[in-house]
Amino acid sequence: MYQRKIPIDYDCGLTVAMEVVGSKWKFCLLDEISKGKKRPRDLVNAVNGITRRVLQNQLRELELHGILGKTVYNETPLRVEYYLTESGESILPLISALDQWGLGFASQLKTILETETV
Amino acid sequence: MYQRKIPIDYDCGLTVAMEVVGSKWKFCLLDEISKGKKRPRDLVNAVNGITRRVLQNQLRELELHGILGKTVYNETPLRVEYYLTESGESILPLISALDQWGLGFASQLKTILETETV
DNA sequence: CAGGATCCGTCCGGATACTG
DNA sequence: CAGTATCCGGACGGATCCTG
Repeated sequence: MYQRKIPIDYDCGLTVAMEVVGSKWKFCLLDEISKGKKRPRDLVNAVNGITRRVLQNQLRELELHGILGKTVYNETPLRVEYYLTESGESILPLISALDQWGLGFASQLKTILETETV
Repeated sequence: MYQRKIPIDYDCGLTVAMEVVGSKWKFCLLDEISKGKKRPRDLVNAVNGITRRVLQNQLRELELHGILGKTVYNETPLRVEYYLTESGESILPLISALDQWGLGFASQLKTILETETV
């Protein structure tokens, strides 16, 4: 499994938070799953640009960290659904806030990037 | 410069937010700089584990995105100070919230990781 | 369909050296 | 001290195949 070079500083909330959700995809995934249980296939379709492999990794980490839970239905074809744990639910306000902030910042970012890139 | 495989969806706040602060280090850096103008050297010392090269990259991106500004003093040795722009200031509440959440989650994460890894 | 394993190219990041 | 450029090894991620 992934081996950290540096032990986590549990006294630094930001460090802890980054360890758990510090990735480009995780906020988006949690946002999607917050709308209702989701199958991996759904998530690949819903999240713009993520691949199955990366999705798998992100889901595994989120599950390991106790943010997500999953239900496995013994059907064929196999069906698996991911849902937010209590800890997962507790991040939702942050995601919502981040989303709001992003919307407010969008126009400024757009201007900057379009100007700079030429 | 960095070339995105997929164009940014400016209508998705989360995507925008992740584009700007979606990195393991940026929240920590902004948190530090929020305490007062900081020189690169200070930041390397303050942020646990970051190297000069990576710091340089992160600072450049944050500056490009209009989150940070810098002042260059014409002295020798050269002195440069980074500070938060208005946009940068507007993220502070989110960082604070994330920090709080992380502190609350720390004990749980600690338990999980210590149990799992063996 | 979910998810793990493998192969393999790419990119990231550490080390180092150089400039202003 | 700040910042850029170069070299280079290792980690990450895409493609693919296989199993339950």
